[in-house]
Amino acid sequence: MKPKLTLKDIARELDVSISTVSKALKNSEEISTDTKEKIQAFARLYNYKPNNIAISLKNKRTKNIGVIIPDIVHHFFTTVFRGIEKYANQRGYNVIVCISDESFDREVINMELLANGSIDGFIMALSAETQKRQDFNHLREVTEQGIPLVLFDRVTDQIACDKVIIDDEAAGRDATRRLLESGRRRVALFTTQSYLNVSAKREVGYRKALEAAGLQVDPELILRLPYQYEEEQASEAFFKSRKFDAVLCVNEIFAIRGMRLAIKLGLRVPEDVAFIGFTDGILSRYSTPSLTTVDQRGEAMGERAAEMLIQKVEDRFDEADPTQFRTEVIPVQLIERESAVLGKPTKADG
Amino acid sequence: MKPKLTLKDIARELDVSISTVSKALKNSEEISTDTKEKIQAFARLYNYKPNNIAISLKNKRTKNIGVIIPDIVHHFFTTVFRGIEKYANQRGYNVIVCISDESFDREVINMELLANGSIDGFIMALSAETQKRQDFNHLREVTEQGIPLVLFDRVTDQIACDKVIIDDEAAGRDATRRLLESGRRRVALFTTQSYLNVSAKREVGYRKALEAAGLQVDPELILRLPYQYEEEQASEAFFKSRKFDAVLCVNEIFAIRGMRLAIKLGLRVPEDVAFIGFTDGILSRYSTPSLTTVDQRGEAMGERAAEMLIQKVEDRFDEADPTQFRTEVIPVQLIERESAVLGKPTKADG
DNA sequence: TTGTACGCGTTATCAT
DNA sequence: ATGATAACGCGTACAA
Repeated sequence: MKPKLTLKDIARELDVSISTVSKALKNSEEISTDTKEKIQAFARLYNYKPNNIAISLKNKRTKNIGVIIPDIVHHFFTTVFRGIEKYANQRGYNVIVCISDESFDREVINMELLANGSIDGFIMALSAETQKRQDFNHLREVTEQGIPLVLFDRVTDQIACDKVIIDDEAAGRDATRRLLESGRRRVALFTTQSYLNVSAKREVGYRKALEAAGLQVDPELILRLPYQYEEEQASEAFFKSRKFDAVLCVNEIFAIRGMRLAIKLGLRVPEDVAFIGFTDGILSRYSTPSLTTVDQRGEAMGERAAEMLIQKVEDRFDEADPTQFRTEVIPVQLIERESAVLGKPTKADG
Repeated sequence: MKPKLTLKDIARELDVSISTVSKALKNSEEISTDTKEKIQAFARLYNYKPNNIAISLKNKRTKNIGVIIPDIVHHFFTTVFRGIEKYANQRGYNVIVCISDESFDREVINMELLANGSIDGFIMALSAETQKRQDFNHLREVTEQGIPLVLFDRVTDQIACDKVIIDDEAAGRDATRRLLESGRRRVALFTTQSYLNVSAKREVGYRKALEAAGLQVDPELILRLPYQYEEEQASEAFFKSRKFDAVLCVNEIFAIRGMRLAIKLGLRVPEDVAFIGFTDGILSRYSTPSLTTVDQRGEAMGERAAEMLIQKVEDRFDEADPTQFRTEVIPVQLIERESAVLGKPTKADG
């Protein structure tokens, strides 16, 4: 077991000073060709690699970025994470992930831990609990320290920082409109019970689309489910007591479970009921029937978030002026598959 | 924008020495109650938090663990990651993830980068390319430096380190046996083309089960697909030219796609063809019909791997003797759903 | 009870 | 061309 070689080790072996070694390894002009070659050869031979931690301490930058997400099993976050990791890695940054598990406390603890020097900046999506309590002090503390922060998907107006989102309202509206245009008349909504920004916005879009088509919003057609629901009673009762010919679901799992239940109850998809979901995950692609869905462009969001963050990090390092904060809207895309057959869109929305 | 407070700052403000501050904040007996209270109050007021990097440098331990996985979109790795993160976090460790994307080079680069002080130990599953080339020098280098390493799922005999695996051969054998016991006679195998250890072992199990039942292995019934295949021609041809009443698939996606195709070709699942897959992901649970599958216990594997790693890390830190390496076999579980109806198992295998 | 000095590994500045 | 010194932030053995 050979411990890591340090500059000091090399200096001792070669009987020169530490700073000579340091300079030689950076090919400094100050050092004679002879000694440089000798030192470099030795370093190569024994596979010298500088210690990241020491460099971090010296430079006050870690080349790590902290990612805090509510959940990794949800496919959407996985793809965002993939986008972040891909871009960051390409730029020489590593990614430290913490999963808040939708818990406010875990979000705060992890954030404070990482903020103490472990990372150069944060990328995060707020936990459900955080959105519920509307308590953003931990974010504020971090930004006040000058640590760059990029929020994605689950964001808040309360914090001034870069943001990457999709236009959830427009996406909800367009999906609903497309259902109406394809001849559906009673469109139900399966959404979450809770305080998720994104769900709320999609619901607004849903309502607007109905109103724009001159239809009443029937509260009876809105089903609010627990975020991670497992039993099917609520939805089964819903199916049996209401008539509708289409469903907009705020996520993929609600859609898949809905379809499954519909089929079990003897309905045909999409003939009797059409389904549109959110999140283009593996479930959407591989389900039977496959799911027509709003692609949230997770990987693109992740890449863009990482790009924005790294730019801020390097600006700060180069003492560039703190350019203003931007909110980037990633265009979504409706992917048509089997669960809802749509015509061509009649008009483009913004 | 207020930069982080350091011990030095506090010392200056309170006109004491740095070490007094340091000791006071650790409640050392050496310091008078007066000064301790004064210093602690000040630190609390201005929210002093020690700098992780400085502590890492001093202690030669980072409280970070490096995780290198081939892919995060594959649900199995996601769940393992979740298990790792959960346990590590609980023990006060953070997780740095790198995705090798099945590439040997990316695996090597990331590993070397992290090995230079950024982490206290590694948890990883080998990339497909690494398994193909059978080149493990990067792993050897790391273990020779005394950095603890735990391999999971995709492991190799070539490296002496802790390992966490499932018994893939037994799992393949048992699944096949159960199909045979339920009356199936011609069991096909959908496996990967390549050099994945796990696929190979599952195939061995498949063969043994057939032989144990006195059946010939028919090479015609083995379909080898590219790892991330997207077209369905190969499998469609396979379906049309062969007769079989059951399929064992080495992963979830192969199974889902296979079922989909079978249904498209007019077969009933499970009546005409039964399917068993590997990996109990969301696809298995939510597909129609839902998939009977071998649960690889990803989260359990992750937790166990993290536990083994952290133990080695702390042993090393406490200069405990390097206890021998262990290979832990996580018991798998056959989850029966709709795609294959099995009877009770007749005998337990080891 | 408090402070000084040193070390962790590196780099940058200033002497020699 | 080379080396000594200080600094990054912290902890600790030792000195006062």
